Amino acid sequence: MDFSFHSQNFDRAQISGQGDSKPGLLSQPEAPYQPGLSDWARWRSQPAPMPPHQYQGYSFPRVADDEPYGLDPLPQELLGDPNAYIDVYRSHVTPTMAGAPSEVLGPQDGEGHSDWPLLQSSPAFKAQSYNYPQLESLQPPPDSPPSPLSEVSSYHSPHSLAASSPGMTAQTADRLSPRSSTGENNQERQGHPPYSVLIYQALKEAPGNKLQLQNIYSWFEANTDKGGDPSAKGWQNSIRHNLSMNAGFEAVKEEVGPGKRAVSFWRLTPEAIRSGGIQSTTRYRKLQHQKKGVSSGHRGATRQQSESKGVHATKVVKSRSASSPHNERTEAYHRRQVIGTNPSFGHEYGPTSLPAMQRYMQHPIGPVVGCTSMIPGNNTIFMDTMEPGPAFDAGHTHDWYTTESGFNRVHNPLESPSRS
DNA sequence: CGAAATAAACATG
DNA sequence: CATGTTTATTTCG
Repeated sequence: MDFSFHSQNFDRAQISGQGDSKPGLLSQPEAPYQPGLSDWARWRSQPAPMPPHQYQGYSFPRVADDEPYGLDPLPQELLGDPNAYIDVYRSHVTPTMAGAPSEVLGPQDGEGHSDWPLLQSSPAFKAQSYNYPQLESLQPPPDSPPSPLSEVSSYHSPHSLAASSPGMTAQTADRLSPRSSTGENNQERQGHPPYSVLIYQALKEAPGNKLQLQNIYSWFEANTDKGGDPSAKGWQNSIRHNLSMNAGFEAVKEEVGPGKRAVSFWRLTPEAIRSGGIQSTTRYRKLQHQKKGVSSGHRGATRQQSESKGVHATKVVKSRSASSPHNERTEAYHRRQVIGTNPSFGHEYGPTSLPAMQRYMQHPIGPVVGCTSMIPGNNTIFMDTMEPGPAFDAGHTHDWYTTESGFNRVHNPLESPSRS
C-alpha cells in the first residue's frame, strides 16, 4: 500500500482528483513552503504548491502516489485560542474580549504570534466567489459584542483576496465531495475524502478552528460540489451527522451577553488537532451495532434533557470525559460542558464567521509557543479528557487520520468479541 | 465485515 | 425551523 494508513478507512477517501491536478502541484519543488497550505487543497486540484518533501512523508491514502492527502496537525497554539486571530487581525485594538490579548500572548509565549503568518488564504477559497449566504448573519451578531468587535467586519482578509488563484475555480473544486454517488466516474475521480475529513479541513483552516454550522455548509459549498443543487439537502444532514458523531469535533457555545442568544460553533477537539487528524468513525457507532431486528418500535432517540445551562460563557458541548465507566448510562450523551470564558468575551465572530474562507491563518511556524492558551484567562478549552485512550466509545479500532504516520490506531483491549 | 453515506425520527430552543 | 442526536439502512471496498 502506498499509504501508511492502515485501516481502510480512508480508502475511499482517495482523492482522485489528482489525475489532473497533481501534476502541477507537486511539481513545484521550489514552491515556497507554505505552511499550512491546505492539504486538501490539492484535492481540489488546486495549484497549490506543496512542499514536496514534507508532505510526501505523510502518506495518505492513495491519493496518487505522490499526492499526499494529509492533514496537518494544527498548531496548538492556534487552537489554543480562537481569538487569537482576532488580535491579529484587529490588531491591538482588540476588544476586550477575551482579553486581551495581545499582551498576554505576545510576550511570553506569544512571541510567535505577532507574526503569525496569515499568509494567504488558502487558495482554496477564492474570496470572491464564495458568497456566504449567511455571512451577514454571522457578522456581527445582532447585538453582540459590545463594541469592540465591531471591527470585525473590517477584517476581511487583507490582500488575500486579491491574490486568489485564478486557476482553480469552481470546477476544480467542484469535484470534492464525499464519496458521492457511485455512478459515473467511479473509480476515476471520486474518491473524495469522507465528510469527516472535509469538515476537519474546514475547521482546521478556520480561525480558531471553529466554525458555525452555517459556515461549514458554506465551506462545503465553496469547496466541494455541493451547493450546486439547492435541492439537495442531504449533505447538510450528513455534515451534521458527522459533527455529532465524530469525536474530533465539539460544539462550543458562546454566549454573548445575557440576553442574546449564544452562538454555537463547532470546533476541532484538541485531540484532533494534536493528532493532526480525525478519527475515522464515529464515537458511538460501535457500541451498538448488531441490533437489527428490531423493527417496529421506535427508533428515535429518547432524549434527555439538558443539564447544564445557565451559564453564560462558552460551553463546550461535547467533550468526553474520558473514562468514566460508571456513569455511562444516562449520560450517554450528556456531554456538554461549560468552559469558562468571560462573559464579556467578545466572541469571535469576526473571522470566524466571516466568509470563512478568506484567510485562514497558518500556524506560526515557529517555535514553540507556549502553548498555553493565548488567551488569558479564558478559554480553557482544553478540558481534560485528553486521555490517550479512546475516550469515546469503546469501539475497537480507532483510526485517526493523521498526517504523519498516517494514523494511530487505538485498539481497545476490551473490545467485544468480534464476531464475524 | 466494517466504514462511511444517507435517510429519517426525535429533541430542543 | 435550525441545530443536534441517535438509529437504522444501504452502499462500497
